[in-house]
Amino acid sequence: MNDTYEPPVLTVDSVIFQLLDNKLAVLLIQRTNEPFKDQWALPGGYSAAGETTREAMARVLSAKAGLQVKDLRFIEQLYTFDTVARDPRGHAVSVTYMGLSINLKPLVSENTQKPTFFSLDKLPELAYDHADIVHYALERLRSKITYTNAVHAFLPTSFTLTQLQVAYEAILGHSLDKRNFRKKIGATGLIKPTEKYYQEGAHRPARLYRFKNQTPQESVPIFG
Amino acid sequence: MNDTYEPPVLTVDSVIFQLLDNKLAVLLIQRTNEPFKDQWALPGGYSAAGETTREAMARVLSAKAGLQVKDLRFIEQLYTFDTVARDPRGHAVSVTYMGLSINLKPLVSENTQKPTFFSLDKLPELAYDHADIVHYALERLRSKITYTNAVHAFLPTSFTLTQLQVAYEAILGHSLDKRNFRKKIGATGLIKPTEKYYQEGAHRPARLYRFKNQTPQESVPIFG
DNA sequence: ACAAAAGTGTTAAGAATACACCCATGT
DNA sequence: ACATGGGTGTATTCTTAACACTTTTGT
Repeated sequence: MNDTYEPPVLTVDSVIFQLLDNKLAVLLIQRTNEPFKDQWALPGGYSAAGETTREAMARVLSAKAGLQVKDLRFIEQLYTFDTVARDPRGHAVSVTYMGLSINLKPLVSENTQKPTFFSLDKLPELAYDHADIVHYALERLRSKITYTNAVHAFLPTSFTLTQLQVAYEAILGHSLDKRNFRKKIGATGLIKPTEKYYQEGAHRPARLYRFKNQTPQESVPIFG
Repeated sequence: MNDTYEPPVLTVDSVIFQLLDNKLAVLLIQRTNEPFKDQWALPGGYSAAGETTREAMARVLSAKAGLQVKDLRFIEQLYTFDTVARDPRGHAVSVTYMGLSINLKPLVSENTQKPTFFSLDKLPELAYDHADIVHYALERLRSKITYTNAVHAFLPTSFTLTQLQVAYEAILGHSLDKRNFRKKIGATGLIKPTEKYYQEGAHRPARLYRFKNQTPQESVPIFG
């Protein structure tokens, strides 16, 4: 390495998913500056020397969306994009992350950039190559929930089997057979029944279940 | 973004695999500078502004190992590591790539850094967190060959079914049943028979096959 | 004729799919 | 009593896994 070394600009972009109204939704902010001024985009920003890209992601999420990274129940690095010229000053490299959680309430104020969760089937046009990044994240998520306990991030600590199935269906984008679903989810050993029931409406109460682990766990493949 | 922005140091590291002597082997170089002077490491180096990380990878491979990236038959980005302090000057971010090919001959000269292919079961101690990176790459490779045509990168354009099976076994690290292997590989539709045979030794000649596509293709999962 | 690798099919077990009725509750 | 979502089992098809002998060639 010589003394004239100039590193490229490094940025981070986050794809934050949660379920809203039984649909998968992604967090977007509205840009306040050029390029793509006023367009919707993933929350992202610069990563500086002396912080990890995860730390940069935390800082950016807090600044642009008023969300704390500690409220995310699953975080995973996705991919590093470096083909798009995102900054007029030249070549930029963007490390992307996927975050999953429940009950996220982005803070809309004059300090943030109109952070809003959009249902995946009603996405606005996105800045940069962010539509590609969302697509990539969705593929990863779909694949991830078929061999890990990653859905746990979308559900309360205890939940009914119907809630769990609805979560899978929202993410996978198609419906599942109730009996086969219960058979397979039981076979994974990822969840356990509790002694509690959830009563709502004029019908039989539903047994509540929990995930045995909140930390990432592998399992046998489930649900094509 | 303000004027005091300082990007972190950006590096690339490559995990280059090929089969040698029916075993999976990885390319290492011997470091000539501190830190980890004289230790074996993955070929890596700085990525500068104005080049993509792929271009940086090509430059570094050529400089340190005398290999041309156009001779790689499969390249894929793996993961971006940014937790290891690899440079005394501070925090560094490393984008890693996996490359696969056949008949790679690294150039050992005074300009390169003793580039050598090591069988995976005889790896020396590696600098930095490079053992982790190799392990990560191996997992990715094992998974990749079970649902894509990625093995094609390790084989000549036409090959026998036994050669193909030996390649799978070398990568997966365990042996496979010959009849079941042929049944499954046939079912993927990834390969097609040619009219040629390969004669070697005092036994029945083996039919030669080709991959239908050299470009990345998905298929049904094969070979646990 | 023998040695050496190529080639080929069947059976059994397990996994995936399709499918319909009874249960517990509130009104 | 009825409406609503919760809960359960079986039969069929498909997939996987285990396993051994015949074929073609060179010497």
